[in-house]
Amino acid sequence: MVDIRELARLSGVSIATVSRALNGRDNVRPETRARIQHLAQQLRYTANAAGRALARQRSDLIGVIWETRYATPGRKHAFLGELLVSLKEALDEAGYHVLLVSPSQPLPAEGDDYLGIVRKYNLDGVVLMGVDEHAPAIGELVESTVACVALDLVVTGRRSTYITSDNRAGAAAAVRHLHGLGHRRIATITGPRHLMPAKERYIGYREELSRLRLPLRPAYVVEGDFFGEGGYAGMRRLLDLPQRPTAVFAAGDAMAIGAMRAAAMAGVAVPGELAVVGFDGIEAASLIYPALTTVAQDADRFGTAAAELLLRLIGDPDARQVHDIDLSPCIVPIRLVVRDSCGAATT
Amino acid sequence: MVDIRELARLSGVSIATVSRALNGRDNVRPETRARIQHLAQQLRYTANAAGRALARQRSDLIGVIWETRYATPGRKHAFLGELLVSLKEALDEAGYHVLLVSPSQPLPAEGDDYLGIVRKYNLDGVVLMGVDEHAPAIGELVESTVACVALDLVVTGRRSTYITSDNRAGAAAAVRHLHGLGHRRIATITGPRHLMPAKERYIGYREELSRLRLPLRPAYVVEGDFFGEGGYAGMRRLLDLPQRPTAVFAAGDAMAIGAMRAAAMAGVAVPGELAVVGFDGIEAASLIYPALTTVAQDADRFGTAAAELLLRLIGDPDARQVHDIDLSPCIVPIRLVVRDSCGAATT
DNA sequence: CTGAAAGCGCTTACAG
DNA sequence: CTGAAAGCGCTTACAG
Repeated sequence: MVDIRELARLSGVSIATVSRALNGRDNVRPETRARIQHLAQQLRYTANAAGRALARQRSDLIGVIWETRYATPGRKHAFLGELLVSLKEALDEAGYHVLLVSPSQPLPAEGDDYLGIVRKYNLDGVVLMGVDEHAPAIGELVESTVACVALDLVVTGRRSTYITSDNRAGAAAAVRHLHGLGHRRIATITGPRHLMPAKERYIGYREELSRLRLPLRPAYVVEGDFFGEGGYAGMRRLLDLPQRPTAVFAAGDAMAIGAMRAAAMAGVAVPGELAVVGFDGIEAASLIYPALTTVAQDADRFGTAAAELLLRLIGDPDARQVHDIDLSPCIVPIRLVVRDSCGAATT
Repeated sequence: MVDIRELARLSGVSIATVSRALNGRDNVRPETRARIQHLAQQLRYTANAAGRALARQRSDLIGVIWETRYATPGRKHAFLGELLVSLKEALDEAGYHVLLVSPSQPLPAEGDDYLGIVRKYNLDGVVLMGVDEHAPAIGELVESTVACVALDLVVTGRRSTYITSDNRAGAAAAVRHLHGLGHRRIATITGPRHLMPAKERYIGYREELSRLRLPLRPAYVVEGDFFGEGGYAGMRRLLDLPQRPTAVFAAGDAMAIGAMRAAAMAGVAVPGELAVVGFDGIEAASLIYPALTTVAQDADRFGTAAAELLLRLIGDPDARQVHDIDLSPCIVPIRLVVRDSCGAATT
C-alpha cells in the first residue's frame, strides 16, 4: 500500500503538496494537482483514516447508537434495520461513515458511556436509535455540545434534537378513512401508554374523532402492547362488548394482525363485518389475506431526514442556534396505504 | 477531555508508563499501575482511537459491508438487520467495533473498492452481507490476506470463508414433517435458481424425497422469486394441476404466505385441504392466521457464529491455515417451527 | 520497573 | 505555488 510519502516521491513534490492537491486546496498549481491526482488514482492511494483523523481532529465518522437491549428480541428491529440502511446511505453520500456503537454490557448498565465513545473516536455526530426514554446514559450526551439526533425519542439539548414519524396525523388519517367508509363506531387498540408513538397515535385518534363530531367512548379504547398478542386480546374485549365497533384502528400492524386473527376465530368477517386499519407498514401487512390497510411509516425518508438533520447540526457553527434552524423535516410524513381490510360500514 | 499527557502528569509518571499500565503490560509496578488505573477511571480517560490505531497499525474495527443495492428495497433487510444486531453484540464483546461501509454509488459500480476501504481504516476484518455473487469488487478482497467472512455467499480465499444456514437440512426437515403427517404428494415452490440458498433448499427437498422413496415429479417443482407474488403465482399453477399436491414446501415465508393467499382465494382450505410449510421464520409467519409452520433461521446464532468465525480468522497467524481450522460453525443449524398450517393428509 | 525518543500517516500554519 | 517543520495522541523498542 502506498502512503503519502511514497506518492510524494513519485510525484516529485513534498507530502504537503500532495495533501493540499488531494484535499482540494486552491493554492496548488493546476498541472501539479493534475499530475498528483492522476498518480493517486493509478496507485489507488487513499489517505489513511487514522492519520487524517489525528491531524484534523475529526473523524468523518457518525456514531449510531443502536440500543438493542430494551426491545424484545426480534421486535422492532425490522423497521430500525431499514432505517439504518437509508441513514447510512445518506450519510455516505455526505462523506461520512457509520460506526455502530451499541453498548453490549448487561442492562444494569452503569458503564454505558456514550459521551466517552464520542471522544474516543472523535465522532462528528451521533444518532440514537432504539434508546429508551429513561436510559441514564443519554442525559450527559444531550447536554454536551455533540451533534445528536434521536429517533422516536424526545430529547432536546444544545445540539441535540429528535425526529419522528407524524404519528398524530397518521392516526387521524386512519380514522378519517374509516369515517369516509361510513363507520361511526370506531375503536382503537393503543400501544403501551408510556411510549411516545403510542401516545401520539392515541391523541391523533381522539382529535380526529372530535373533529368528526364522533363521541369518544371509553369502552372503545383498549390498551395493547404493540405485539400480536395484545392485538388479539384487545380485539377479544371489543368483540365481547354489547355494542361492537364496526371498525378498529390498531396503533401497530402486529396488533392489527392479531386483531384480525381474533375476529377470524370468532367468525367475524374482515372486511365484511369489521374494518381494520393498522400502523407501521410492516412487510406482513401486504402479505396477509385480506391485505391490511395501514398507515405506513417511510423508513427511507425517515433515515434520509435524520441524516439531513444531523448534517445541519454538524454544519451549524453556533451551538445555540439549534432552535433557529429549520426543524420541519423532524416530522416525517406518513402515508395511508389502502388495501383490503376495510369495507363500507353496513351497520 | 484528558489525554495521556495530562494523565501522566497527574500520575507523576511518563506517558510510556501510563500506556503500559493501561494496556496490561506486565512490566509495571503494581502500585504504579493501580494508581494510574484509579486516576484514569476517575478522569474517565480512554485512549484516543486514532492515535492508538496509528501507533499500533490496527484499528480494532471490523468492517461490515452491507450491500443494499442488489436487494429489492424493503426485502431481505429484516433478517440481515437482526443478524447485524447479534453480529455487532458478539464483536463488541470481543473488543471490536463495527464500521458500516456499504458503497453508496449507483450500481454500475466501478468505484467499489472494498479492499481500499480496508486499508484506509486499517480494518482488522470484514463481513460481507447482502452481497451478490457476481459483485466484481469482492474478488480482490477475497484474494487478499484480509480476514473475511461472507454471509450466505460462497467465497473462499486465503483468509476468507463463508457461513450459511443449513438450508439443505432445513428443507429436508420440512419434507419429512409433511411426510410424517401422511402427505405423499409434496410440491415445492423454489427460489430463483441462481441463488445459493434457493439451490440448497431445492436439493434438500429432492434428497429427502428420494430418501423417503417418493417420486420427484417435475410438475410439482415450480420456480418462485422469494416474494409473495412468486408464491401466489406458483400456487396457482399447482392448483391447476390435474392431480393437485396435498402439501407444499415453499422455500421462503413470503412465498408461503402468497401461496396461502392463492389457496384461500381458490377456496382451498389450509390446513384442511392443503398443508403449507415455509422457510425463514419471518415475523409475519407467526402473525398470520392460520400461523405458518416454517423452517426458521436463527439470526442470533447466525450472527454469533459469523463473529466467532471471523475472530478465529483474525487470530490465526498463518494465512494458509484457513482450511485447517474448525469450520463446523459455518453451517448454522435451523429449526422447524410447527404451527397451524399443516394438517394430516386426507387424500 | 521506568523514561526519553522515535515513529505511526497525515494536515496545516509558517516561511519563502 | 511549494517545502520544511511541528504536531495530532498514542505505542513500543531501546537504554538505563
